[in-house]
Amino acid sequence: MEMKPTESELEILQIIWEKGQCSVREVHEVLEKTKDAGYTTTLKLMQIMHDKGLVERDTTAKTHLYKALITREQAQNTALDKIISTVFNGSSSQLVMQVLSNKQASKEELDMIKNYLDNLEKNN
Amino acid sequence: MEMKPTESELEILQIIWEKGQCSVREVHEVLEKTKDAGYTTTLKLMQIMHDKGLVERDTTAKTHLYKALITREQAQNTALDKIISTVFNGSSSQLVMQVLSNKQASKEELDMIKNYLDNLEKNN
DNA sequence: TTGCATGTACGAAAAATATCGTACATATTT
DNA sequence: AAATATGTACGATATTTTTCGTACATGCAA
Repeated sequence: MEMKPTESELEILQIIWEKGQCSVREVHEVLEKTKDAGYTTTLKLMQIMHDKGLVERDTTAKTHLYKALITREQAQNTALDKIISTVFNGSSSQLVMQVLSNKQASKEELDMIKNYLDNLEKNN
Repeated sequence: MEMKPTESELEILQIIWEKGQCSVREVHEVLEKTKDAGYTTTLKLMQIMHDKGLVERDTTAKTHLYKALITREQAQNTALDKIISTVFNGSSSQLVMQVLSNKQASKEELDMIKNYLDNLEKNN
């Protein structure tokens, strides 16, 4: 199947990834802070995600508990592929430089990235 | 106003950015290769983009010519902001490393990036 | 000048997403 | 036990995005 999450579904997945497992209410409480939609909206969205196979749930207790069925890494790669092809014209290194120049990283982060690069080259 | 382009609008912008300026037919011919939709669909989409202020057009000739009103860089940053917040949990350096590890860059690209990093640090 | 080919305009339908109301079940409090 | 709080189910509606059909204008070739 392998369906790609919509924008709202990603917001929800984000929260589930964070907590590992959670109820609709927990998700909704986080969502509420930044978004203005009712509880049943979140519920319905999560039910749809279940139908699509994006999450699984434990229904033994009254309050169902949801877990993600796709990893954050998978979603990251899907999202990256999309923007690399739609706005970066296929160039991933272009993307990297754009991020580095615009999303000011701290010195520590830059060093971490440099280390990372060195290791990459060593192993090739 | 500052409206953000939809998915289809981005596909079109991509083509316009590439050519600098173009007619609906030109856009449609490129689009057709990867997508299955009629000419009037592309036309309508470009008219909507015009209404939204994403493009401007020269209507002096019979065949109108379209130009982008937002730059590729703007769209890149909007797209980056979105995925950094929805799937990378706010961490841009995480994104960079993910790209570096998964979207295999050539040695030349890696060097280019390293240089870039060095310059960044020098100027800070 | 008739008849294509190539254009635009634009309303309306279709499809995809998101939101909500209401019904109903089960805990928990008073 | 009755009232209240909390939960799921799910159809209906709203909104957004995409697609298409049809009308109509104009350039160009036969």
